Amino acid sequence: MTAQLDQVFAALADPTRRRILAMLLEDDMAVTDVAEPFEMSLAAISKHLTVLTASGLISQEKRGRVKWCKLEPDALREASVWMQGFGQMDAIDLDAFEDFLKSELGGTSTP
Amino acid sequence: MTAQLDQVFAALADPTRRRILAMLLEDDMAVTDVAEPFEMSLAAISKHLTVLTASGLISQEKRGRVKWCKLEPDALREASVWMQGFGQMDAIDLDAFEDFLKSELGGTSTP
DNA sequence: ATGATATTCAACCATTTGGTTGACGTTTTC
DNA sequence: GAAAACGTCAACCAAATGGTTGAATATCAT
Repeated sequence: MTAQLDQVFAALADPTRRRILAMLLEDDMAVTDVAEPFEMSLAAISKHLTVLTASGLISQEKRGRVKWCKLEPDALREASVWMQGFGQMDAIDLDAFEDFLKSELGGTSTP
Repeated sequence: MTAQLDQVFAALADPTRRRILAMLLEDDMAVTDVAEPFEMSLAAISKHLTVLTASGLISQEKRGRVKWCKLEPDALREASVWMQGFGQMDAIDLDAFEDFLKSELGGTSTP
């Protein structure tokens, strides 16, 4: 419970890991490809991926000799929910939400 | 910029600090009072408060001999915005938002 | 079988983190 | 002015973090 939050926030606290998450947002990637744009060893990236996996923010699946990394955005939910406890309703970008909501509320939600 | 995000997420990664934030959500508090429910030294809490202040999540103001700690929920905004980049639109608790939005869209937003 | 590719493991290192204790500077109260 | 309350500072410590290199493992291609 609280330990999961610890891990998620700790994982997000590192800029390299956030950058990795941003990359995975576009597509699933192999470890080597994740490492490519960074100026650090493959082993270092491998460790970062371990941290991300432990936090639940990504998952890894080995197919053949390549291990695929996949974003798991659901893991952010817990963190988001925690943040919502802080009256940061208004901390959320309402402009961005407006669009989303107009389509959402007029959409598939309730008949 | 990215360093600020680092600090906010790192600050949130510690359960003691999250508990402190939750306490401050209810009311501003003096350092001694913040420390009271914890089973650790005042100095340790003082350090946690320094971390929280550096991250911008709280502010501290000394009046007389007592230093008041105040929640600064705006500091969460940057973190929230970052999270929004992750298509976690749907990671946000929509039930909670529905209520909020119904009043918001029918409210003061655009004439 | 050989060799190249993909990834991790192990040992190591420097720095940061979270905690302790005891002394110290301020402000208030008696 | 002396004593008490509020909070930080300094020195220390153990453990965790983020990185390195070199060897090891597993898979694929020739």
